[in-house]
Amino acid sequence: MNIGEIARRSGVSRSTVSYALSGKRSVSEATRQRIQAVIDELGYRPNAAARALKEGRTRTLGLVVPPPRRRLTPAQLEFVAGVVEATDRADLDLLLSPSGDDHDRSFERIVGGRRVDGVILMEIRLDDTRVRRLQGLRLPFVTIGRTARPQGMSWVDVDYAALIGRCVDHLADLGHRHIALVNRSAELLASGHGPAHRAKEGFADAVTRRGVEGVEVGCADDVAAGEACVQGILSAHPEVTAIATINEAALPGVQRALESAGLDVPGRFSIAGVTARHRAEQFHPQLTAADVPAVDMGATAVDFLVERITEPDAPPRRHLFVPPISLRNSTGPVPAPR
Amino acid sequence: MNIGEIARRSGVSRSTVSYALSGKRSVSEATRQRIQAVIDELGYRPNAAARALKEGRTRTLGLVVPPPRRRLTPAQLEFVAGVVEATDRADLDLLLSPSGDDHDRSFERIVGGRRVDGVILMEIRLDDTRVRRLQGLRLPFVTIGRTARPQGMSWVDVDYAALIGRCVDHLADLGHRHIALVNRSAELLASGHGPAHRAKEGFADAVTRRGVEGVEVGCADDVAAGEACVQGILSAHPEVTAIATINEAALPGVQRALESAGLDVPGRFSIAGVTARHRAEQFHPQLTAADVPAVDMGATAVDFLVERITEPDAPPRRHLFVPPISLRNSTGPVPAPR
DNA sequence: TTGTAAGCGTTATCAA
DNA sequence: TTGATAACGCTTACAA
Repeated sequence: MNIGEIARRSGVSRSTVSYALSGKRSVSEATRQRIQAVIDELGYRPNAAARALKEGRTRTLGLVVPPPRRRLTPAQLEFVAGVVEATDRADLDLLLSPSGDDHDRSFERIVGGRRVDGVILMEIRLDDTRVRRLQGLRLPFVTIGRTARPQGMSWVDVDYAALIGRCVDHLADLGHRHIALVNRSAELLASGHGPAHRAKEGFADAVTRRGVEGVEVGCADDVAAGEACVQGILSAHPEVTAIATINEAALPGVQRALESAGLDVPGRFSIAGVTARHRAEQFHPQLTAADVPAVDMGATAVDFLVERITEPDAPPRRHLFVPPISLRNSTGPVPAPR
Repeated sequence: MNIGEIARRSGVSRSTVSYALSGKRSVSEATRQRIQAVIDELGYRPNAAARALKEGRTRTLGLVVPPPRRRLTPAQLEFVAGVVEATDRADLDLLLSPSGDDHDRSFERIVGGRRVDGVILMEIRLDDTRVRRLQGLRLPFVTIGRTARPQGMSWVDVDYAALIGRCVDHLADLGHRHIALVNRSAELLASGHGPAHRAKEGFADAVTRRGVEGVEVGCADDVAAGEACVQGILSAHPEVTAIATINEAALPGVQRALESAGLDVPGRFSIAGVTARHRAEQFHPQLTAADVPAVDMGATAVDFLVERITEPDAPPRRHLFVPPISLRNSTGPVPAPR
């Protein structure tokens, strides 16, 4: 079933069928209807590969996701959801590439084989080899998160530094003088993970600015690590009365550790963070947090990417999201010292 | 950058380059190395669209997912993860199509435009229009879940009827005589949702077989519905001492309702279900449940699909998973009547 | 208003 | 061992 067959059965040339479909040339109403009838009868749809070959574009976007072996965080899931929806709204298709490190086969296939018109990258390192590869190929791309030198690229990101600063401000305003930062893991930090670095910096700045004591601890992205991490803080730094965190995956463990230590939240201990709304609401009690607008961010990334594809010479676009902190029930005044 | 350019620079014909790459014809070691050097230098990769056009296959699978507007359940997420990983292992690409209902634009693009060599469908209805469309197109597909008449098709599924039966058995063995089934929503049931139907049937069978009282209630896929649903059961049927459920998304609400009713689990109330392991372990106390092996199921679906693509005449494959019930801490002997 | 034909980048057949 | 060439299905410039 191809365009030639449709042409034959409608008694016209292939170009007329093509033009009837695209509307790029006027076709008499009579023949247009005849062609349409044949198309409907046979259920014809143009072959995407042939069209891509001829037009030099695939009408497809690529989304590079972290390998799903290790469960994605709620915010990551919402990035994906936002990208999926926005791509669909733009009538484009979406190719998924699970690629953690560089030189991933699937990444190379998609990107080198020109299977997509542009790529959305998430989980960006401060120095990211995939970014450099894409720049070398001159393939349009947008990052969710940003490198250390994001000039000249299109990206969306959350201002982790500012948000962690606001968490510290909020806690300090409530009288807390000893605050711990539960960051992402030390490995991630060492590998140049942007949010981990920027949270660390924002925390250090805020702590000096407010003249309070800060402890920063790394924590892997899982429940057990969260529990162990908080236990560690409580025993090594018993003076700490509040936590600020960007580690979504650890939150259930954090909660568990606080519960088993018998520390009532927010009566005896406070916690504030940066996380997807869903996670904040699942926390017990509900978590005071800056809600990462991840669905919006995914959709915005798609918008930016479409713009880079259709107008390669337009200046790059960027958006740094700074969502407000939603006051919920996990923060309260510092308890009177015993 | 195309094969002609590589040929020119290597001083050979395009066919020689093609054969050097595919190995389908012997090429002298000397020229092979010369060609490879040029390829490496220029970073050439064959254009996927041209290859797809010529070969008549895309090396791409399609995965039709429920629109992510409404958060996917843990089991659905694990299906996707399993499919993503297995597709990657098979060196194939994966095109994502968010399509709930029929006549979805993205579904039609992927399937009608022959963008994929085969399709994996999830959230199957007992009578599913997408399945019929795929059969009409003679496009290979595999379903996660199955229709009312799954003969002649390849599928993987979980035996919800049997598993809910086992939950009832387990609860009845513990002395419970009044058991409620928290099913998926009435709308889903009405629309012919397989698991909802099969859970309902399995529950009805088991309840008669064991001579206990059964109450079946529909419940939407969210926390609030779960809470309301359990409150309804407790007030309308105060004699109920145990719940069996397949509704993952409602579980946090179920837990909340039980807690606020002051019903200790498993001391005063028991609950068993069918859900992803992750969800079972998140429940408090950890949930006695048949753990849906969703990652395996996704991977198996990919295996079946690849087989249907490469050997269209081989008999269809199917696998009905019946995972054992993992005894955790949410079920106990029926409490003595007050 | 419509038709003819070139060309997109591959692979594979037929010749040499 | 290698090269020339047709063909995959489409879009579009050029003719009529």
